[in-house]
Amino acid sequence: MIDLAILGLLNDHDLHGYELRKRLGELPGSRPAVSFGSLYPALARLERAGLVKAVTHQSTPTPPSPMSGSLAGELAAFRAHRRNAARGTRGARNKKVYGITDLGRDRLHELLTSTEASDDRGFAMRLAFCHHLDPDERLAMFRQRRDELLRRRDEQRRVGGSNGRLNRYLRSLLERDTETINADLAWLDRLVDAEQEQAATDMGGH
Amino acid sequence: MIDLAILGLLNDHDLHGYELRKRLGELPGSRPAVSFGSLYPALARLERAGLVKAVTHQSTPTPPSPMSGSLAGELAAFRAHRRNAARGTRGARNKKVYGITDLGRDRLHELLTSTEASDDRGFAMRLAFCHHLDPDERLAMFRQRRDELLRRRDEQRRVGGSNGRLNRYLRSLLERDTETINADLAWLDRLVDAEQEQAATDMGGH
DNA sequence: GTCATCATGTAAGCCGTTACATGATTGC
DNA sequence: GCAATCATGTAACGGCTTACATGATGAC
Repeated sequence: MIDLAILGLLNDHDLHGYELRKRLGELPGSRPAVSFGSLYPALARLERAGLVKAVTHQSTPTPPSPMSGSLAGELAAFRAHRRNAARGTRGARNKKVYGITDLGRDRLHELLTSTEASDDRGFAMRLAFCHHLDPDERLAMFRQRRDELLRRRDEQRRVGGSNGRLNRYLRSLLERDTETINADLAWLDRLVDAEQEQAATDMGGH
Repeated sequence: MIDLAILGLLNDHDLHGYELRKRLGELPGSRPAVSFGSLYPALARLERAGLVKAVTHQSTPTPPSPMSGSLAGELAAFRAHRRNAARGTRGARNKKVYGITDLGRDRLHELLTSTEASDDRGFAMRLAFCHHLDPDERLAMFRQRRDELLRRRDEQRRVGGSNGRLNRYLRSLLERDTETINADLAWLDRLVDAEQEQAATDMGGH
Protein backbone atom coordinates (compact mmCIF):
# COMPACT_ATOMS: atom_id res chain seq x y z
CA MET A 1 0.00 0.00 0.00
CA ILE A 2 2.56 2.56 1.09
CA ASP A 3 4.86 1.50 -1.72
CA LEU A 4 2.14 2.23 -4.26
CA ALA A 5 1.48 5.62 -2.72
CA ILE A 6 5.16 6.60 -2.67
CA LEU A 7 5.92 5.38 -6.18
CA GLY A 8 2.73 6.93 -7.53
CA LEU A 9 3.57 10.34 -6.14
CA LEU A 10 7.25 10.18 -7.11
CA ASN A 11 6.29 9.29 -10.67
CA ASP A 12 4.90 12.81 -11.00
CA HIS A 13 7.49 14.80 -9.05
CA ASP A 14 10.70 14.33 -7.13
CA LEU A 15 9.84 14.83 -3.47
CA HIS A 16 11.39 14.57 -0.05
CA GLY A 17 9.82 12.59 2.76
CA TYR A 18 8.15 15.41 4.62
CA GLU A 19 6.46 16.76 1.50
CA LEU A 20 5.53 13.23 0.42
CA ARG A 21 3.64 12.78 3.66
CA LYS A 22 1.73 16.00 3.16
CA ARG A 23 0.65 14.97 -0.35
CA LEU A 24 -0.24 11.51 0.90
CA GLY A 25 -2.55 13.03 3.47
CA GLU A 26 -4.34 15.06 0.82
CA LEU A 27 -5.28 11.94 -1.12
CA PRO A 28 -8.98 11.09 -0.66
CA GLY A 29 -9.52 8.53 2.07
CA SER A 30 -5.97 8.74 3.38
CA ARG A 31 -6.62 10.73 6.50
CA PRO A 32 -4.91 10.90 8.85
CA ALA A 33 -1.71 10.87 6.81
CA VAL A 34 0.75 8.03 7.18
CA SER A 35 3.17 8.51 10.07
CA PHE A 36 6.85 9.34 9.69
CA GLY A 37 7.73 6.20 11.57
CA SER A 38 6.20 4.31 8.68
CA LEU A 39 7.21 6.56 5.80
CA TYR A 40 10.95 6.94 6.35
CA PRO A 41 11.72 3.25 6.81
CA ALA A 42 9.60 2.56 3.71
CA LEU A 43 11.64 5.07 1.71
CA ALA A 44 14.87 3.52 2.94
CA ARG A 45 13.61 0.08 1.95
CA LEU A 46 12.58 1.25 -1.50
CA GLU A 47 15.97 2.92 -1.94
CA ARG A 48 17.79 -0.27 -0.98
CA ALA A 49 15.64 -2.15 -3.50
CA GLY A 50 16.61 0.37 -6.18
CA LEU A 51 13.03 1.52 -6.83
CA VAL A 52 13.74 5.09 -5.78
CA LYS A 53 16.99 6.99 -5.42
CA ALA A 54 18.04 10.12 -3.61
CA VAL A 55 18.64 12.83 -6.21
CA THR A 56 21.30 15.46 -5.65
CA HIS A 57 19.74 18.33 -3.87
CA GLN A 58 20.39 22.01 -4.60
CA SER A 59 20.21 23.67 -1.20
CA THR A 60 19.39 26.98 -2.98
CA PRO A 61 16.97 26.14 -5.80
CA THR A 62 17.03 28.80 -8.59
CA PRO A 63 19.15 31.35 -6.69
CA PRO A 64 18.21 34.96 -7.53
CA SER A 65 21.80 36.10 -8.17
CA PRO A 66 23.93 33.28 -9.60
CA MET A 67 27.17 33.92 -7.74
CA SER A 68 26.59 36.35 -4.93
CA GLY A 69 23.84 34.90 -2.78
CA SER A 70 23.49 36.03 0.79
CA LEU A 71 26.65 35.44 2.73
CA ALA A 72 24.68 33.80 5.51
CA GLY A 73 23.09 31.37 3.04
CA GLU A 74 26.43 30.36 1.59
CA LEU A 75 27.86 29.91 5.02
CA ALA A 76 24.94 27.68 5.99
CA ALA A 77 25.41 25.65 2.83
CA PHE A 78 29.12 25.34 3.61
CA ARG A 79 28.41 24.14 7.12
CA ALA A 80 25.79 21.74 5.82
CA HIS A 81 28.29 20.39 3.32
CA ARG A 82 30.88 19.86 6.03
CA ARG A 83 28.30 18.02 8.11
CA ASN A 84 27.32 15.90 5.13
CA ALA A 85 30.91 15.05 4.35
CA ALA A 86 31.45 14.09 7.95
CA ARG A 87 28.36 11.92 8.13
CA GLY A 88 28.46 10.12 4.80
CA THR A 89 27.51 10.57 1.18
CA ARG A 90 24.41 12.66 1.84
CA GLY A 91 23.05 15.29 4.17
CA ALA A 92 21.89 13.64 7.35
CA ARG A 93 19.69 16.52 8.46
CA ASN A 94 19.04 18.22 5.14
CA LYS A 95 16.25 17.56 2.71
CA LYS A 96 16.69 14.24 1.02
CA VAL A 97 14.85 14.44 -2.26
CA TYR A 98 13.85 11.17 -3.85
CA GLY A 99 13.11 10.35 -7.45
CA ILE A 100 11.68 7.22 -9.01
CA THR A 101 13.91 4.87 -11.03
CA ASP A 102 13.06 2.80 -14.10
CA LEU A 103 12.83 -0.21 -11.83
CA GLY A 104 10.45 1.77 -9.61
CA ARG A 105 8.27 2.63 -12.58
CA ASP A 106 8.09 -1.06 -13.49
CA ARG A 107 7.08 -1.87 -9.93
CA LEU A 108 4.45 0.87 -9.93
CA HIS A 109 2.96 -0.55 -13.12
CA GLU A 110 3.00 -4.01 -11.55
CA LEU A 111 1.21 -2.76 -8.43
CA LEU A 112 -1.41 -0.93 -10.47
CA THR A 113 -2.19 -3.88 -12.76
CA SER A 114 -1.97 -6.62 -10.13
CA THR A 115 -4.98 -8.93 -10.20
CA GLU A 116 -4.63 -9.76 -6.51
CA ALA A 117 -7.71 -8.77 -4.58
CA SER A 118 -7.29 -5.40 -2.89
CA ASP A 119 -9.58 -3.93 -0.28
CA ASP A 120 -11.52 -0.67 -0.62
CA ARG A 121 -8.64 1.55 0.36
CA GLY A 122 -6.39 -0.41 -1.94
CA PHE A 123 -8.67 0.23 -4.87
CA ALA A 124 -8.97 3.92 -3.99
CA MET A 125 -5.18 4.15 -3.97
CA ARG A 126 -4.88 2.43 -7.32
CA LEU A 127 -7.54 4.68 -8.77
CA ALA A 128 -5.68 7.71 -7.47
CA PHE A 129 -2.70 6.79 -9.65
CA CYS A 130 -4.37 5.02 -12.56
CA HIS A 131 -3.62 7.94 -14.87
CA HIS A 132 -0.23 6.24 -15.26
CA LEU A 133 -1.97 3.32 -16.99
CA ASP A 134 -3.07 2.68 -20.56
CA PRO A 135 -6.80 3.06 -21.21
CA ASP A 136 -7.30 -0.68 -21.62
CA GLU A 137 -5.41 -1.45 -18.42
CA ARG A 138 -7.60 1.07 -16.61
CA LEU A 139 -10.74 -0.55 -17.96
CA ALA A 140 -9.49 -3.95 -16.82
CA MET A 141 -8.95 -2.50 -13.36
CA PHE A 142 -12.46 -1.06 -13.25
CA ARG A 143 -14.01 -4.34 -14.40
CA GLN A 144 -12.02 -6.30 -11.85
CA ARG A 145 -13.31 -4.04 -9.11
CA ARG A 146 -16.83 -4.43 -10.48
CA ASP A 147 -16.59 -8.21 -10.27
CA GLU A 148 -15.29 -7.98 -6.73
CA LEU A 149 -18.24 -5.83 -5.68
CA LEU A 150 -20.71 -8.17 -7.36
CA ARG A 151 -19.13 -11.11 -5.54
CA ARG A 152 -19.50 -9.24 -2.26
CA ARG A 153 -23.13 -8.43 -2.91
CA ASP A 154 -23.89 -12.04 -3.72
CA GLU A 155 -22.25 -13.26 -0.55
CA GLN A 156 -24.10 -10.66 1.43
CA ARG A 157 -27.39 -11.96 0.09
CA ARG A 158 -26.33 -15.49 0.91
CA VAL A 159 -25.52 -14.63 4.52
CA GLY A 160 -28.32 -12.14 5.17
CA GLY A 161 -30.97 -14.12 3.33
CA SER A 162 -32.82 -15.06 6.49
CA ASN A 163 -32.51 -11.68 8.16
CA GLY A 164 -35.76 -11.94 10.04
CA ARG A 165 -33.91 -13.22 13.08
CA LEU A 166 -31.60 -10.15 13.07
CA ASN A 167 -32.38 -7.18 15.29
CA ARG A 168 -33.30 -3.93 13.59
CA TYR A 169 -29.84 -2.42 13.92
CA LEU A 170 -28.12 -5.34 12.27
CA ARG A 171 -30.78 -5.33 9.58
CA SER A 172 -30.25 -1.62 9.00
CA LEU A 173 -26.49 -2.16 8.83
CA LEU A 174 -26.95 -4.87 6.25
CA GLU A 175 -29.24 -2.68 4.17
CA ARG A 176 -26.76 0.15 4.31
CA ASP A 177 -23.97 -2.13 3.10
CA THR A 178 -26.11 -3.21 0.18
CA GLU A 179 -26.92 0.39 -0.68
CA THR A 180 -23.25 1.36 -0.51
CA ILE A 181 -22.26 -1.48 -2.80
CA ASN A 182 -24.98 -0.57 -5.26
CA ALA A 183 -23.93 3.07 -5.23
CA ASP A 184 -20.33 2.01 -5.82
CA LEU A 185 -21.39 -0.19 -8.71
CA ALA A 186 -23.27 2.70 -10.30
CA TRP A 187 -20.24 4.93 -9.77
CA LEU A 188 -17.96 2.34 -11.38
CA ASP A 189 -20.32 2.09 -14.34
CA ARG A 190 -20.08 5.85 -14.79
CA LEU A 191 -16.29 5.58 -14.67
CA VAL A 192 -16.32 2.86 -17.29
CA ASP A 193 -18.67 4.84 -19.53
CA ALA A 194 -16.54 7.96 -19.23
CA GLU A 195 -13.49 5.89 -20.10
CA GLN A 196 -15.06 4.44 -23.22
CA GLU A 197 -16.34 7.83 -24.27
CA GLN A 198 -12.87 9.22 -23.83
CA ALA A 199 -11.45 6.43 -25.98
CA ALA A 200 -14.04 7.13 -28.69
CA THR A 201 -13.26 10.86 -28.59
CA ASP A 202 -9.54 10.22 -28.90
CA MET A 203 -10.17 8.00 -31.92
CA GLY A 204 -12.48 10.46 -33.60
CA GLY A 205 -10.21 13.41 -32.79
CA HIS A 206 -7.29 11.68 -34.40
CA MET B 1 -12.30 -3.88 18.42
CA ILE B 2 -12.09 -7.62 18.93
CA ASP B 3 -12.93 -7.17 22.61
CA LEU B 4 -16.15 -5.40 21.69
CA ALA B 5 -17.07 -8.13 19.25
CA ILE B 6 -16.39 -10.94 21.72
CA LEU B 7 -18.17 -9.30 24.63
CA GLY B 8 -21.10 -8.28 22.46
CA LEU B 9 -21.63 -11.81 21.21
CA LEU B 10 -21.12 -13.41 24.62
CA ASN B 11 -23.66 -11.05 26.13
CA ASP B 12 -26.33 -12.86 24.10
CA HIS B 13 -25.12 -16.47 24.38
CA ASP B 14 -22.35 -18.50 25.92
CA LEU B 15 -20.10 -19.57 23.08
CA HIS B 16 -16.82 -21.35 22.44
CA GLY B 17 -14.06 -19.85 20.31
CA TYR B 18 -14.72 -21.70 17.10
CA GLU B 19 -18.41 -20.78 17.08
CA LEU B 20 -17.56 -17.22 18.11
CA ARG B 21 -15.43 -16.85 15.03
CA LYS B 22 -18.21 -18.11 12.78
CA ARG B 23 -20.70 -15.60 14.23
CA LEU B 24 -18.11 -12.85 13.99
CA GLY B 25 -17.69 -13.57 10.30
CA GLU B 26 -21.43 -13.27 9.75
CA LEU B 27 -21.50 -9.74 11.11
CA PRO B 28 -21.87 -7.18 8.31
CA GLY B 29 -18.53 -5.79 7.21
CA SER B 30 -16.51 -8.35 9.15
CA ARG B 31 -15.40 -10.50 6.29
CA PRO B 32 -13.12 -12.31 6.25
CA ALA B 33 -13.66 -13.43 9.84
CA VAL B 34 -11.01 -12.76 12.44
CA SER B 35 -8.29 -15.39 12.54
CA PHE B 36 -7.89 -17.95 15.31
CA GLY B 37 -4.41 -16.66 15.95
CA SER B 38 -6.06 -13.43 17.00
CA LEU B 39 -9.20 -14.78 18.62
CA TYR B 40 -7.83 -17.33 21.08
CA PRO B 41 -5.16 -15.08 22.60
CA ALA B 42 -7.83 -12.37 22.92
CA LEU B 43 -10.13 -14.78 24.78
CA ALA B 44 -7.27 -15.79 27.07
CA ARG B 45 -6.52 -12.14 27.77
CA LEU B 46 -10.17 -11.34 28.51
CA GLU B 47 -10.33 -14.35 30.80
CA ARG B 48 -7.23 -13.23 32.71
CA ALA B 49 -8.82 -9.79 33.05
CA GLY B 50 -11.97 -11.39 34.46
CA LEU B 51 -14.26 -10.08 31.70
CA VAL B 52 -15.20 -13.56 30.51
CA LYS B 53 -14.94 -16.93 32.18
CA ALA B 54 -14.96 -20.49 30.98
CA VAL B 55 -18.27 -22.06 32.00
CA THR B 56 -18.49 -25.74 32.83
CA HIS B 57 -19.42 -27.55 29.70
CA GLN B 58 -21.94 -30.35 29.42
CA SER B 59 -20.54 -32.63 26.73
CA THR B 60 -24.11 -33.86 26.06
CA PRO B 61 -26.35 -30.76 26.13
CA THR B 62 -30.01 -31.69 26.96
CA PRO B 63 -29.56 -35.46 26.75
CA PRO B 64 -32.69 -37.21 25.40
CA SER B 65 -32.81 -39.77 28.22
CA PRO B 66 -31.56 -38.37 31.53
CA MET B 67 -29.53 -41.34 32.72
CA SER B 68 -29.06 -43.77 29.89
CA GLY B 69 -27.59 -41.84 27.00
CA SER B 70 -25.72 -43.72 24.36
CA LEU B 71 -23.00 -45.87 25.86
CA ALA B 72 -20.53 -44.50 23.35
CA GLY B 73 -21.39 -40.94 24.33
CA GLU B 74 -20.88 -41.60 28.00
CA LEU B 75 -17.65 -43.38 27.28
CA ALA B 76 -16.44 -40.40 25.28
CA ALA B 77 -17.41 -38.07 28.10
CA PHE B 78 -15.58 -40.29 30.57
CA ARG B 79 -12.44 -40.31 28.46
CA ALA B 80 -12.69 -36.53 27.97
CA HIS B 81 -12.99 -36.08 31.70
CA ARG B 82 -9.93 -38.23 32.32
CA ARG B 83 -8.00 -36.15 29.78
CA ASN B 84 -9.16 -32.96 31.38
CA ALA B 85 -8.19 -34.16 34.81
CA ALA B 86 -4.79 -35.17 33.53
CA ARG B 87 -4.14 -31.85 31.81
CA GLY B 88 -5.39 -29.38 34.35
CA THR B 89 -8.61 -27.77 35.47
CA ARG B 90 -10.23 -27.79 32.04
CA GLY B 91 -10.34 -29.76 28.83
CA ALA B 92 -7.33 -28.94 26.73
CA ARG B 93 -8.79 -30.25 23.50
CA ASN B 94 -12.47 -30.07 24.22
CA LYS B 95 -14.83 -27.22 23.63
CA LYS B 96 -14.12 -24.39 25.98
CA VAL B 97 -17.35 -22.45 26.36
CA TYR B 98 -17.07 -18.88 27.55
CA GLY B 99 -19.61 -16.68 29.25
CA ILE B 100 -19.52 -12.98 30.02
CA THR B 101 -19.06 -11.79 33.62
CA ASP B 102 -20.53 -8.73 35.34
CA LEU B 103 -17.19 -7.02 34.88
CA GLY B 104 -17.35 -7.95 31.21
CA ARG B 105 -20.81 -6.42 30.90
CA ASP B 106 -19.49 -3.20 32.43
CA ARG B 107 -16.64 -3.18 29.98
CA LEU B 108 -19.01 -3.81 27.07
CA HIS B 109 -21.14 -0.88 28.14
CA GLU B 110 -18.03 1.24 28.42
CA LEU B 111 -16.88 0.28 24.91
CA LEU B 112 -20.31 1.00 23.46
CA THR B 113 -20.68 4.42 25.06
CA SER B 114 -17.07 5.56 24.66
CA THR B 115 -16.80 9.01 23.13
CA GLU B 116 -13.40 8.28 21.63
CA ALA B 117 -13.46 8.61 17.89
CA SER B 118 -13.90 5.26 16.18
CA ASP B 119 -13.48 4.57 12.50
CA ASP B 120 -16.16 3.25 10.15
CA ARG B 121 -15.70 -0.37 11.11
CA GLY B 122 -15.67 0.61 14.73
CA PHE B 123 -19.01 2.34 14.40
CA ALA B 124 -20.47 -0.61 12.50
CA MET B 125 -19.36 -2.90 15.30
CA ARG B 126 -20.89 -0.68 17.96
CA LEU B 127 -24.10 -0.46 15.99
CA ALA B 128 -24.18 -4.23 15.72
CA PHE B 129 -24.38 -4.47 19.52
CA CYS B 130 -26.18 -1.24 20.41
CA HIS B 131 -29.33 -3.17 21.33
CA HIS B 132 -27.59 -3.61 24.68
CA LEU B 133 -27.86 0.16 25.25
CA ASP B 134 -30.60 2.39 26.61
CA PRO B 135 -32.51 4.39 23.99
CA ASP B 136 -30.90 7.68 25.04
CA GLU B 137 -27.40 6.19 24.95
CA ARG B 138 -28.13 4.90 21.48
CA LEU B 139 -29.30 8.31 20.34
CA ALA B 140 -26.11 9.86 21.74
CA MET B 141 -24.09 7.33 19.78
CA PHE B 142 -25.92 8.13 16.55
CA ARG B 143 -25.48 11.86 17.06
CA GLN B 144 -21.79 11.45 17.81
CA ARG B 145 -21.37 9.57 14.57
CA ARG B 146 -23.32 12.24 12.76
CA ASP B 147 -20.98 14.95 14.05
CA GLU B 148 -17.99 12.90 13.01
CA LEU B 149 -19.32 12.56 9.46
CA LEU B 150 -20.11 16.27 9.25
CA ARG B 151 -16.57 17.06 10.39
CA ARG B 152 -15.21 14.78 7.71
CA ARG B 153 -17.32 16.38 5.01
CA ASP B 154 -16.17 19.84 6.03
CA GLU B 155 -12.53 18.85 5.92
CA GLN B 156 -13.06 17.24 2.55
CA ARG B 157 -14.41 20.49 1.21
CA ARG B 158 -11.47 22.36 2.69
CA VAL B 159 -8.93 20.07 1.01
CA GLY B 160 -10.73 19.51 -2.28
CA GLY B 161 -11.86 23.10 -2.66
CA SER B 162 -9.50 23.80 -5.55
CA ASN B 163 -10.02 20.49 -7.30
CA GLY B 164 -9.45 21.91 -10.75
CA ARG B 165 -5.80 20.84 -10.62
CA LEU B 166 -6.79 17.23 -9.81
CA ASN B 167 -7.00 14.65 -12.58
CA ARG B 168 -10.39 13.21 -13.39
CA TYR B 169 -9.87 10.04 -11.39
CA LEU B 170 -8.96 11.87 -8.21
CA ARG B 171 -11.88 14.21 -8.79
CA SER B 172 -14.22 11.26 -9.24
CA LEU B 173 -12.85 9.64 -6.09
CA LEU B 174 -13.47 12.82 -4.15
CA GLU B 175 -17.02 13.05 -5.46
CA ARG B 176 -17.69 9.46 -4.53
CA ASP B 177 -16.45 10.07 -1.00
CA THR B 178 -18.79 13.02 -0.68
CA GLU B 179 -21.71 10.98 -2.00
CA THR B 180 -20.94 8.16 0.43
CA ILE B 181 -20.80 10.52 3.38
CA ASN B 182 -24.07 12.14 2.34
CA ALA B 183 -25.73 8.74 1.97
CA ASP B 184 -24.43 7.75 5.40
CA LEU B 185 -25.77 10.95 6.90
CA ALA B 186 -29.20 10.30 5.40
CA TRP B 187 -29.07 6.73 6.72
CA LEU B 188 -28.14 7.98 10.18
CA ASP B 189 -31.02 10.43 10.09
CA ARG B 190 -33.37 7.56 9.32
CA LEU B 191 -31.92 5.62 12.24
CA VAL B 192 -32.44 8.58 14.57
CA ASP B 193 -36.00 9.08 13.34
CA ALA B 194 -36.83 5.41 13.82
CA GLU B 195 -35.36 5.58 17.31
CA GLN B 196 -37.44 8.57 18.30
CA GLU B 197 -40.55 7.02 16.80
CA GLN B 198 -39.86 3.89 18.80
CA ALA B 199 -39.50 5.93 21.96
CA ALA B 200 -42.82 7.70 21.27
CA THR B 201 -44.55 4.37 20.60
CA ASP B 202 -43.22 2.91 23.83
CA MET B 203 -44.52 5.94 25.74
CA GLY B 204 -47.92 5.89 24.09
CA GLY B 205 -48.20 2.13 24.43
CA HIS B 206 -47.61 2.37 28.14
C1' DG C 1 17.75 34.65 20.76
C1' DT C 2 13.84 32.16 20.70
C1' DC C 3 9.82 29.91 18.87
C1' DA C 4 7.24 27.58 15.20
C1' DT C 5 7.90 24.86 11.53
C1' DC C 6 10.50 21.97 8.58
C1' DA C 7 12.99 17.67 8.29
C1' DT C 8 14.86 12.92 9.25
C1' DG C 9 15.21 9.24 11.65
C1' DT C 10 14.94 5.17 15.68
C1' DA C 11 12.58 2.23 19.29
C1' DA C 12 8.89 0.12 21.39
C1' DG C 13 4.65 -1.60 21.05
C1' DC C 14 -0.10 -2.90 19.15
C1' DC C 15 -2.98 -5.51 16.56
C1' DG C 16 -3.56 -8.32 13.32
C1' DT C 17 -2.10 -12.03 10.00
C1' DT C 18 -0.32 -16.78 8.17
C1' DA C 19 1.72 -21.03 9.13
C1' DC C 20 2.30 -24.57 12.14
C1' DA C 21 1.08 -28.23 15.62
C1' DT C 22 -2.17 -31.02 17.92
C1' DG C 23 -6.06 -33.59 18.89
C1' DA C 24 -11.46 -34.89 18.89
C1' DT C 25 -15.77 -35.99 16.46
C1' DT C 26 -18.49 -37.58 12.89
C1' DG C 27 -19.92 -39.76 8.65
C1' DC C 28 -18.96 -43.11 5.37
C1' DG D 1 -10.09 -47.10 9.09
C1' DC D 2 -10.04 -42.73 6.94
C1' DA D 3 -11.21 -38.12 5.59
C1' DA D 4 -13.54 -33.88 6.61
C1' DT D 5 -14.62 -30.94 9.92
C1' DC D 6 -14.55 -29.27 14.53
C1' DA D 7 -11.65 -27.29 18.04
C1' DT D 8 -7.68 -25.00 20.51
C1' DG D 9 -3.69 -23.20 20.68
C1' DT D 10 1.61 -21.22 19.60
C1' DA D 11 5.31 -18.86 16.80
C1' DA D 12 6.90 -15.88 13.55
C1' DC D 13 6.21 -12.07 11.21
C1' DG D 14 4.13 -7.63 8.93
C1' DG D 15 2.68 -3.11 8.82
C1' DC D 16 1.36 0.37 11.19
C1' DT D 17 1.29 3.65 15.28
C1' DT D 18 3.11 6.66 19.06
C1' DA D 19 6.84 8.47 21.49
C1' DC D 20 11.31 9.85 21.43
C1' DA D 21 15.71 12.16 19.74
C1' DT D 22 18.00 15.35 16.83
C1' DG D 23 18.88 19.16 14.14
C1' DA D 24 17.96 23.17 10.41
C1' DT D 25 15.53 27.25 8.86
C1' DG D 26 13.07 31.36 8.98
C1' DA D 27 10.25 34.94 11.22
C1' DC D 28 9.88 38.16 14.72
